Amino acid sequence: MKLATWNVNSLKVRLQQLLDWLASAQPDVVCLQETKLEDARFPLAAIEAAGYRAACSGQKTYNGVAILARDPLEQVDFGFPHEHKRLLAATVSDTRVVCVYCPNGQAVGTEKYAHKLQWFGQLREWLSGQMASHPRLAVAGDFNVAPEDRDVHDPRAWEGQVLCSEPERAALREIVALGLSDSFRLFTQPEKSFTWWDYRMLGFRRNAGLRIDYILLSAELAARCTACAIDKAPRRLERPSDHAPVVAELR
DNA sequence: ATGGCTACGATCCGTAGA
Repeated sequence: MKLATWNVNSLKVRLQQLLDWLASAQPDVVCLQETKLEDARFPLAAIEAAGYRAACSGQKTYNGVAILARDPLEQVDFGFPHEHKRLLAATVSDTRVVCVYCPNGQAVGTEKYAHKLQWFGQLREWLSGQMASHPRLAVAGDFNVAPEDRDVHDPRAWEGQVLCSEPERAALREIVALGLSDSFRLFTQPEKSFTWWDYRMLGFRRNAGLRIDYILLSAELAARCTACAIDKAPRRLERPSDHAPVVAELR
């Protein structure tokens, strides 16, 4: 199974890029974030025409998540109650797939930052339940945390800043401590591997990025993971998302 | 120089993202 995650930053704007990418990358399951579409406006027909089924949980303007899969999506769950559409889970051919779009947190010390940390606590609690009932669990998405300094283009400049601060990293570690592995780090990777680059300041051209999108795997799935990579090709397109897809292969 | 894009829904600027 080829499992991917991609923050598309508006599915309306990026639909054609997504369809092109599905055709070229041939993933079996794709978790999408920042669809920014109400469910009634989700482009289901185009996605089905591409050979995928879908479950979605969206809202106007902000947030929004979806899971696409070639096989049927069963036991669809929307996670813990929250005003933002940030969580979606489904079982696809015996694998439990959780799609997450974690809060950004704006800046250290703000209300949104406090809410982000609280949200990670809720996510941990909810995921521990998922772990208990689904030994084959994958949590894929935009976590909005760079786990370590090697996931940051300029750790000095970002030290203590939102997305890199120690409380955020600790909250992420608590989730990983449930028994999950960062699939990207199961393999030797190029230095300065990132999944997000600022639209400003020629971020992508300078590779001034962060690795904030990843796929966490339970022990059973980690043992079956044969590869994980960032696909930078869509970030090179005209009018790209600011995030690149991450793809994990599971045997 | 703390900005510099982009998307969105509202107007021709504010909010949000990361």
